[in-house]
Amino acid sequence: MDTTPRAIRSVKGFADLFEPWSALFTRMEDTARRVFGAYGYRELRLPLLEYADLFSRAIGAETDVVQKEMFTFPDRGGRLVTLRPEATAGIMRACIENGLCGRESLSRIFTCGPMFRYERPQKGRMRQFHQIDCECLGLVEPQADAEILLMLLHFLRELGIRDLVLDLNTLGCRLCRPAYGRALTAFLLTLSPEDLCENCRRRARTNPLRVLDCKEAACQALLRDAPLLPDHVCPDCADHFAAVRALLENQGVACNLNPRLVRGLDYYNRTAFELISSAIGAQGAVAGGGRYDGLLAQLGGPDLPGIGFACGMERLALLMDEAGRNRPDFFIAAPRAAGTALELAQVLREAGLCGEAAFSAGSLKSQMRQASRSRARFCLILGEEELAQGTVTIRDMDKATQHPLSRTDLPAWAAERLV
RNA sequence: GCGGAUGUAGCUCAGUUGGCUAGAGCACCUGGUUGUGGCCCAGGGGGUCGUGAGUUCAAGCCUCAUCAUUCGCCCCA
Repeated sequence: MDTTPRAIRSVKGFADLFEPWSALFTRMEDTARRVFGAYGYRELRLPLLEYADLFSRAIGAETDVVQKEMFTFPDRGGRLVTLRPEATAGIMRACIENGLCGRESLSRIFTCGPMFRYERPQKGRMRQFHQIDCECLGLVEPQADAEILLMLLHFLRELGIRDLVLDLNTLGCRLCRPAYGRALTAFLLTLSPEDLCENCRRRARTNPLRVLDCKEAACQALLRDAPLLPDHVCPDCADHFAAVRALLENQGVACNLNPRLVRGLDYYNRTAFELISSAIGAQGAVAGGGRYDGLLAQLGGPDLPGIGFACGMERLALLMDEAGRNRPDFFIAAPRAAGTALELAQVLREAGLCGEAAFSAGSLKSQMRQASRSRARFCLILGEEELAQGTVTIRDMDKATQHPLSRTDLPAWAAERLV
């Protein structure tokens, strides 16, 4: 009987993010704090776990996310809790609970961290994934829509990400969308069901709006004359949409008016947008968001409007250049003097340099190889002679020159390197 | 939830119609040379071929199952 323990593995869809991922994530978060901070956004750190009904109420009980993608389970007290599948609902809850959205106040908030959805993993889609999320509460004005989009584009520019397409649409409001839904359904009934693809036949009943963005060429041909949202929204929504477009155009933002853009979360209305990359596989939506007037009230808060977006950090990372790793200042090779190597390394670090010392047994040659691999600028050599004389040999790894140095002079040497 | 592909060394992969001790490159270790690292040379360690069963004289290769990974669909960031 084999008693060898099997190696334990990570949970499916949950990834370990080593470098370069971790470094790219840090850069994204730092950039977010700086750029969003310039627009008045404050950071909020949210819990990962919420009561399950927050999401069914906010996202919509009929959505795919709520129906089949949430990690929901009873806690030890028997209450249903959910690992958050998105951030907006939690931000709304936090603002209401802490009185941050009083009638006259305006809140601009961002957060970042892991989200959880039980989906089949593929490129650009993990079960634990990470988002940066911004929400602006309290402004109905189209300037708010334009500003948050400008901020998002600013942020991406700072990360060096270009060549994204901005899709823009209006989804109407709670007053005009039902009428549009009826018009679309009526149109779909005029088509013969056999001509639509299997997915669309189902969607025509369950979620007619979704039929609009089917990728099948045959379906798209049939839908050429379908009623479209921008032509059917109420005058208020139409004015709002026109104003947003004009503001973006004034700022030189090119966008692709996509009357078939629909979003899968029920709380969106009016402005909806997506930023899409064609360079990272099938899951090309890098950021998405829109307006959600009415959501706060629906969750028991004040009747304030809101607009926000989320961007997927893994997907952004796929578009970023890997940051070159910082080159260490030193490496200490000390084949028979690990203890001294440790001491000297501490001296150098406290003087402000970075680097490492070889502790493991190994020939000078193999430790020099390590020094070379570490890409350190200088190798400090502690061989037999140096140990006997209380010195250290400092070798410039690029120029292949070296000179001896008294150990007591190390702090001064380190200080020179800092300049 | 549905479909396709793939699991052979730490990594990237070869492995012909099943046939002796399973290979390469890179990486790693030891040594030589270089004034103590990079280049070069010599040597070396490391794989129960994802797992389990079946067919066969013989399975890395064929069959079935199972697990895992991956790319798509769906949906979303």
